[in-house]
Amino acid sequence: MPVQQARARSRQQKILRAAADVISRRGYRDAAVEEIAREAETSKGGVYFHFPGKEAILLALLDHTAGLLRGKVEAAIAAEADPVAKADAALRTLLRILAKHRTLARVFAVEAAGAGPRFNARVSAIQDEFIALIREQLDDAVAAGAIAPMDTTVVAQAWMGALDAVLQRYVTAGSRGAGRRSLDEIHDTLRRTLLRSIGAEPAPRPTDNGDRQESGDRHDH
Amino acid sequence: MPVQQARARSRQQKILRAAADVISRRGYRDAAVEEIAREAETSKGGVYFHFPGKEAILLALLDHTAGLLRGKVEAAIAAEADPVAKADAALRTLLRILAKHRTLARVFAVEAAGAGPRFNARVSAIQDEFIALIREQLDDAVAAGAIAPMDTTVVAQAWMGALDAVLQRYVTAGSRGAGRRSLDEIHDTLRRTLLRSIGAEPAPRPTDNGDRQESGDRHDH
Amino acid sequence: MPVQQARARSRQQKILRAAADVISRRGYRDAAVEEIAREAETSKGGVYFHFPGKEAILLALLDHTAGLLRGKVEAAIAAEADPVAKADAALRTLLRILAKHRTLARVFAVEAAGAGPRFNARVSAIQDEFIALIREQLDDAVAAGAIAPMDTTVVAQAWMGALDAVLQRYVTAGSRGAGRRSLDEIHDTLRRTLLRSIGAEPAPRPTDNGDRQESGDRHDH
Amino acid sequence: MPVQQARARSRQQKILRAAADVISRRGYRDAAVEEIAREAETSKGGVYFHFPGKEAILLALLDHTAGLLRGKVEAAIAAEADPVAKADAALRTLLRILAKHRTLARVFAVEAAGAGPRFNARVSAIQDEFIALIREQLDDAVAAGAIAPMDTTVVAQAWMGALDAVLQRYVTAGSRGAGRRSLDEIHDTLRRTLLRSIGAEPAPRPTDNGDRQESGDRHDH
DNA sequence: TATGAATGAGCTTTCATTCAT
DNA sequence: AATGAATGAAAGCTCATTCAT
Repeated sequence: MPVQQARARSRQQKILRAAADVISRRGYRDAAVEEIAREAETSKGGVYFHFPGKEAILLALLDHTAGLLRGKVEAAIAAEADPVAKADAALRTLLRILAKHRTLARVFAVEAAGAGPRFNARVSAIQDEFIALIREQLDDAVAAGAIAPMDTTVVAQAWMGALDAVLQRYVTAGSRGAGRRSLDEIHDTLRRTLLRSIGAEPAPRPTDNGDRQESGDRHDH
Repeated sequence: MPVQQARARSRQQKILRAAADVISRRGYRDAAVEEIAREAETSKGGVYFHFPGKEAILLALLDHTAGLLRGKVEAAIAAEADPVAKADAALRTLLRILAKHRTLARVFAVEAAGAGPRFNARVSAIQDEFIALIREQLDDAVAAGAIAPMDTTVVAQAWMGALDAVLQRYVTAGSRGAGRRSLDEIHDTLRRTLLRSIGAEPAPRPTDNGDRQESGDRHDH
Repeated sequence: MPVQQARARSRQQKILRAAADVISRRGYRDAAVEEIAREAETSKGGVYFHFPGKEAILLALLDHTAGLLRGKVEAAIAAEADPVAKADAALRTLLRILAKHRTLARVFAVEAAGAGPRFNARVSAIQDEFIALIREQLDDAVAAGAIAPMDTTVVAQAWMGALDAVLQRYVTAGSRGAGRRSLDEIHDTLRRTLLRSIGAEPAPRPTDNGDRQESGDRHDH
Repeated sequence: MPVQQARARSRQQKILRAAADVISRRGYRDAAVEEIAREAETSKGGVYFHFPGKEAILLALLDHTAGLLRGKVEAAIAAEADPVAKADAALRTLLRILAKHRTLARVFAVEAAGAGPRFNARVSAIQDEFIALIREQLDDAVAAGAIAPMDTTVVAQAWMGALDAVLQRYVTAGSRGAGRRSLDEIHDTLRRTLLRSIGAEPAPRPTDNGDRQESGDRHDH
């Protein structure tokens, strides 16, 4: 009965999407399953048919998103040849995708923190994966002699943190006030800063062969 | 009656301290007022006599801590003459104090996030103060010609984020495994990286005129 | 189409059997229709096709089982001529059959109790039938002058209760510990005691013309 | 603060009483904590302040009642000298008290059965205590040569079961119909039957120095 | 000031039942 | 006949907050 299975899968997607919305609006602890259900156009029971519990929803959301994200980042890295350019690409891709899907970014970076130690651990683990990804590029760059030796673990952490902080402020800020920067401006400053931080004189802006809309939200999956 | 007032203040301190402990242990949403009261050696009613509600406790905790921290950072900045050294000093002081008081660091950086939008705003505001502090130093350095012009707002955000991420991992990690670095090593890598990121060739390790115990926790206030 | 009807009946049997198993395992209130369906190798919808609701399953199970049981007890009674022997036979048959089908015994004697007033009434009614069966034998024995006059209603209740209690402990006990008695030993003590209780000096053990395996469970219907 | 403690204790009693009422009315699984709270003139939260959960209420009720009961039965036994009279006294006391407090009897004998395996175990354990009490008297009687040797364990089970069954029917029956017997009549038949079952020719009715009202319910504790 | 019993709104979760497929 | 996704009422439980003592 592929019809039912298809329906089930699409329902799950709908619930995940709804959960992302509600959680980013209310925060995890105030995101009632009832409201998630309403937003997904189903019922509380429906949610519990597809997920064993509230925790599982956020966990699934986390894993789902992280998987997508990692895939894209790895693809972006693979598309570059130069070690430094690879690091640069990882950074650029993270920044762009997270900025594109502000809802997810909030959930990912902010809201999950309040969901208890279990989630902190999971979020940390996921962030660690990305840190590891960055570190590998840095290690390669060191091995290739492109940059000087350094404690790449700490540096990768610092990069990830820098990206996170800048992004969070970009995402949270809304369009308030004068100092509002475009994503491109932010990206530009950030990559210059970070590349310089490892002693790699920032190359001119890479010919960017991707979409660069600052764009909206929705339809994350 | 100043005696009573003094007693009241010390009770409040006790409650704040207890709250910091309980929240860092359980997370904000699972930190029951009951447990905070017990830890502060008073009763639920006692807590509610001194604070109008649970939210107010964390808010007060945040402000109290931020005030202390800002004072120390400003003092450290004032003690340096060179613009780049000032930025360096801000960084160093933050790192050292937060590392010293791991409990507070967790509450500050991690747990508050789950306490709802109100807290996120407050934490952001506080972090913004520190970002502003860093940015001012960077601006001065630019004005003094010590470093090249740049978007100091974004760079300051990046610094703060980098510090946060590195610190959080240091604090969370426990003493697990091989890759464990001392705080000094972390500090060293981080300041090199960040100073290089603004094009300031890192000076040799500053003659450190402060305490540098990696030390324990407790008695934060 | 008698073929379809036969199929339907066998499905119903399968469901009843599954219900007996699940209820004896989980207790009535925790016996989910879902699990009964799974055990009967059908689906929730399937169960609801054959029975109007969960209550109806247990009710049908009760009636079905009681019918079988009553038939056997009546046959055993009919096979004896002497009034006291008839009473003895009723007792012996109940003990043997219930012991043989421990699953049913549990459902019958223990689990049904928690299923609400409706079930208590039904179980009581069924037990009353057996009590009536015993009482009739006692009445006949009194009429035949084999035993002295007595309040046979109360005595029959007492017999049934005694049998229930002894049986329940036999069934529940598992094979734990030293005091474990064989079913034959239990039967022997019980019939001596009960016969003596009506002033009928227990005859020597009847030549037993039936199976007496202590045996297993399953395939009750 | 003995005032508060006294209040707390009386509240607990009130809740236990209310629970007994509601459970005997609705059965365990349909006895909502909400309704118990209402009946005890408090709130759900109030109930949970005094008991850790719904289970705990019934467990406490069971233990509380069993304790009272055992005390009285033991006292009744101690008041008799003759071994057979002791067994008789145990029986008589159980019958009288349980009949007096019909509500408790229902909870004790019937409703607890549906509360899950945990309760079945507890109820069984409690019944076992009373069975042990009866058995001890029987053993003493055997040792004293007052009755012939027998499997006193099984006989005690049978006695308890007989008492249970008779009592349950008495309690459940209400005052329906013609066959309604007084408690005295029931007691008389039962003791005759049981004493005869161990070969002890029933003595004439003991001069009964206690209350024998068939009486009502309430105020059990 | 302090206590802790009490409140009650609100949460997550379960599950008998329904019904489109 | 059968499936299993969907429903929604109802339950147990938590906890910030209040208030009589």
